[in-house]
Amino acid sequence: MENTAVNTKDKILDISQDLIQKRGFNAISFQDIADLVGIKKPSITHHFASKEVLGIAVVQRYRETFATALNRLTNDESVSARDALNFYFTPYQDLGETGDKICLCASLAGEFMALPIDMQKEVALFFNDHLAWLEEILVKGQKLGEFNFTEKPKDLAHLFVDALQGALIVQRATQNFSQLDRIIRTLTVKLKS
Amino acid sequence: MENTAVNTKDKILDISQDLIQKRGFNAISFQDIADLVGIKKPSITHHFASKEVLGIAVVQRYRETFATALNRLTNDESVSARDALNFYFTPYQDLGETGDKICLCASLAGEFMALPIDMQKEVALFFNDHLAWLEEILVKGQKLGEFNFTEKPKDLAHLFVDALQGALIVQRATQNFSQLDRIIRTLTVKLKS
DNA sequence: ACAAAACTACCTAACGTAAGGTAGGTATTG
DNA sequence: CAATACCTACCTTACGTTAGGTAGTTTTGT
Repeated sequence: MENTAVNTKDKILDISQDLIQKRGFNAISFQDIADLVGIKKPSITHHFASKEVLGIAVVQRYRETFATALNRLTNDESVSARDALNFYFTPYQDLGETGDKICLCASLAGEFMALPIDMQKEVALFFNDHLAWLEEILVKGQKLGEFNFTEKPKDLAHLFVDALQGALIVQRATQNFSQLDRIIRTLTVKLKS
Repeated sequence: MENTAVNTKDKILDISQDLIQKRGFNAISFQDIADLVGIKKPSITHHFASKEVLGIAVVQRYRETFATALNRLTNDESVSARDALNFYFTPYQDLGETGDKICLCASLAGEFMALPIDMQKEVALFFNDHLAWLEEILVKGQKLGEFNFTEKPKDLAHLFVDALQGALIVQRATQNFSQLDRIIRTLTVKLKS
């Protein structure tokens, strides 16, 4: 999904996303991006009119990639709720293994008030997408007898998103890289049927 | 604890902390701080030699304020584990009610890789302090029969910190301000004895 | 007791650097 | 030959920081 871009525009998107996940939106510059892409700074504006436009494109693509993947899981009748949930964890686990990256939208949410409004909107949509999807999966799993829990599905969905996002942030800061796996185990144990 | 500073140095610390909690460290400038304090930009360097030094002072004070308050709770025999835990939630609830502020260290952890090393160290200490304190309180509460849970205390401590920090971040982005209360309820229900 | 010295808390002015962005030119390619 | 994908050169603005100065207060020496 990354570093496989063939054209410059996608390379810019990939590298921008990578840098934001590491350092945040306000701490990166066109110069940083250009250096890594292998072009000169003003060439970025040829593909993206402004930093804000680039930022919006990065979040939009990120959100839509997730939305597509998650929708595919809910529409596929052959995928169990438990499998869908396990699949949901994999991007977080991949991020955890990098050691220096967190979820793009968590990074942006950390500097939320310093973001252009259109980026804020995309970040909000991302979280709402995930909350709604998780709630749906939990309800489905409960109905089919795959999960057994007493909490309200919406409450559990919030717990999942908040704990996963928080775990990535905290584990990067503390350099204790067993935290995400620990959280995933703690969360899933509650669903034992 | 805030806006009550009498001298300029503390005012700078207060306002810097407030701005970082809203916008992050890299998105604020000496100009922003000076305007709110009511002094000129270069006067800040009279009190803090550089932006890095100021940043370190802000996190250090934040971390120590928490450490002192938390240690007082564990040392006071008359405070039950449940009361101590409820007291632990209040700063998060206060932040949640602002609508535009998150935990200082969550904000800094979001842009962790773009932070001076000495600030990184302080942020790491903050989270480790909290994880250790929570684990201690959970063990104590379990021993005294106040709490009843099956998870390992360390696992629950991680869940608490990650979920609380995550909740503040996500709820500010989604503008759904019932999320923190929801998480606190979901977390504490698990401790029913 | 009191003047000299030193320190504190600001100020104005300006520096060098880097930011995002613009203008206009030059290859390359369908 | 026109569009695309870059480039060089440059602009404006803002950044953190430095230099040097000025009041007012505090400390010190005699």
